[in-house]
Amino acid sequence: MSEPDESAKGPAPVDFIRQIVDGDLAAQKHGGRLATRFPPEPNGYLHIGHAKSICLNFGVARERGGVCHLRFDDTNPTKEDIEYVEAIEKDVRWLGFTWDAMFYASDYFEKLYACAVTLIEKGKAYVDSLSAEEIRAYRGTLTEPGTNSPYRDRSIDENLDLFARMRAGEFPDGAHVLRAKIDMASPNMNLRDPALYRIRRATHHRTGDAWCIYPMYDYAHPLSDAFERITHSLCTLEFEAHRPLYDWCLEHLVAGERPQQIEFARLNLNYTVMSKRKLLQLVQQRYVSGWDDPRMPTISGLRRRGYTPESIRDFCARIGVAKKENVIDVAQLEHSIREDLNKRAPRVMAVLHPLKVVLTNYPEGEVEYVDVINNPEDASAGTRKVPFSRVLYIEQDDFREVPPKKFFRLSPGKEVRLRCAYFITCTEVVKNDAGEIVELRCTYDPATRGGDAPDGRRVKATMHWVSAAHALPVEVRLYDRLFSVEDPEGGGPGANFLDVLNPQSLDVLKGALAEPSLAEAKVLDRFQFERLGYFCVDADSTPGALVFNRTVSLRDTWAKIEQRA
RNA sequence: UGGGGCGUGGCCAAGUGGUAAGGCGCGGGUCUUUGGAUCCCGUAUUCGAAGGUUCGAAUCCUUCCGCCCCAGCCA
Repeated sequence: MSEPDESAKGPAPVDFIRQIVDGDLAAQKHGGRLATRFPPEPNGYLHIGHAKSICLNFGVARERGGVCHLRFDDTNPTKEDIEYVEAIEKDVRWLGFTWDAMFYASDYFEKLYACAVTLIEKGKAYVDSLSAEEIRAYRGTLTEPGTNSPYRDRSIDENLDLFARMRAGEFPDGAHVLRAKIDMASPNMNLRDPALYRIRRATHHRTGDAWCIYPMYDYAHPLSDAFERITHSLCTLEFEAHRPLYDWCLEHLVAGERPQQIEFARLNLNYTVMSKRKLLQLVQQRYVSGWDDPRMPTISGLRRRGYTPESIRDFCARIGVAKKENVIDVAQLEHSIREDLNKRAPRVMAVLHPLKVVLTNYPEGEVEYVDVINNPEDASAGTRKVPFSRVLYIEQDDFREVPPKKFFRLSPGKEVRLRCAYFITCTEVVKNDAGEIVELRCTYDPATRGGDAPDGRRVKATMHWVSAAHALPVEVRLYDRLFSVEDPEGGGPGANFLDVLNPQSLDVLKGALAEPSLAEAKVLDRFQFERLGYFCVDADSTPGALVFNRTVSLRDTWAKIEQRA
C-alpha cells in the first residue's frame, strides 16, 4: 500500500475490528493473509460516511500488511452509472488510498450464474413463479411464519430448465425469480427463501444487454468476497441479520477458506443528511448545484469547501469504530479541518465591515509596503508585502466610541497596533448628519514600523487593516438562508468560517458567487459573515477563499422539503 | 407479541473481575503582532435499572427498561 504514513499522530486506535483481525492473523486463520475490500454500489457519490469505511478497510490492510480491493457492487443496473464509478475512484484516490486491485461484481456474472446452477443441482435453489406481491404475502410477518411457495418443490431438472430460459430472455421481467431454498418459517426474515436472481431488462453500465437476469446483493456479495479471497468483509450494522445468509451461500458453494463478515456502526453526522436517496433528490431537484456542492456531505463537496484529505482521515481516526449507533457532532469534523488548516493555510487580512481611518500625520500620496507574516504557525510560509497608506479601512467592530470594560481595541485616545504595520492612536471621530460614525482620524507613530515600539511600550490590541486605495473588494455570498438556519435542538451558529485562506478553495468562492441559490450568511463576529457584504483582501496577497467550517444544516433543509411534500 | 444487535459524562470512545484512558465540546486561567490559535487546569464516587455472586463488579449471573435493524424481485 502506498498511503501516507500518519504514525506521527500517535498509535492508531485498536478498535474491535482490528482486535479481531490481529487475533486471526496471530492464529494464522487465513494462513496469515489479510484482505479487505471497499465495495460501493456506483449509484451515487461517496460521502463522509463512506470515508469512515474507506479509512477502515484500507487502513486496516495497510497497517497490518494486508491488501484492500476496490469493488463496485454493480448488481442493479437500474440505479447505477459510469459517472458514479469514475467519481468514486477519484474520491478514494483523493482521500489518499490506493487499491491493490479493482473489481466489479459484474466481472463475476458468469461465475455467479454457474454457482446458481450448482445450487439448483444441490436442491438448494428453485425457480419461483409467484408474483412479487404473492411472494410478499407468502413470506409471513415478523411474528408469523411464512408458507412454502407452490413452486418450491419443482424438480431439479425443471428448475435448471427454467433458470436457463430466464437467462435466455424467454420470460418477461418479474415472471420468475430464483430463490434459495432455506426455511420459510425461519425467525430471521432473510432466511425465508430469499431471492437470488431476478429478471431485469435494463442496460448495465458495463455488461450492456448481455444479461437480463441479475444477482441479488445477498448472493453476489459473499461469493464476490470469496472469489477475491477476502478474509474480512466489513460492512455496516444493518447487514447483521444477513450474515446467516452470507454464511449460507459460502457453506454451499465455497470450499476451504471463507471470508468472514463483520459489522460496524455507520457514521451519522448531525446537521446533515447522509442517505444516498436524500442526497440524490437534493441534486436532482436542484436544491444544490450538484453532488459536489459545498453544502453536501459528499467527499467532493467537502473537497470544494476546502477540506483536506488529511483532515478527513484524521476525523475518521478520531471517531473510532464500534457497534453502537452514533451521531457524531460536526464540531468533531470541524476540529480536524481547523487543526490541519491552522498549520498550513496562509492568512490574509480582511475587513468585512469597513470603517475608514485617515492617518493625519501620514504623508498624502505616499505608499509603503510592509512585510506581513503569511502564517504565524509556519515560519517557512514567509512574508508578503502589503501596501500601507494614509487612508485605511479597519473593521467597524474594532472601534467603539465608548469602550466597554474589557474592550481593548480602538477607541478615542486609545493606541493600538495595526498588524505588522504601525501603532495608531485615535484622535477624532467623524460623524455624518445622522450621527453615524463614518471616519476616524488617527495619528501613527513612525517609530513603530513593523509593529514594535522601540521604547518598549505595549498595546493591548492588534487589528486587521487594508489600504483603502489598494484593497480588493470581494463580494461574498455563501449560504442560502434555507441552509443556514439555527439548529432547532440548541446548536450553535448556522455559519462561520476560519480566518484562513486555502488557495485551492478560490474556486469555491467563485462558484458560490456564481450560484444564484446561495444567499448571504450570518456573522457572529468579525470572523464571521453577518449579511451580504464584502471584505477586502490586501491587494497583493495570494488569492484564496475563506474556509467556512460549519456544516450547513442539510438536515433542516430536508425536513422542510418533506414538510412541503 | 419473532429474530438479530446495542446501552460508559453533552457527542464519540477505551475498558474483558482489582477499584472509570483519551478525543471533541464546555468552563476557567495563561500567552500571543487580532483568536475561536498555543499552553495549563477543571469537567462520570460512577458505567440503562434493580437484585445477586465476590474481599472486590462497568466487567460474572438473574430480571427488567430503553434504543436500532429485518417482512425489496435495493444495496
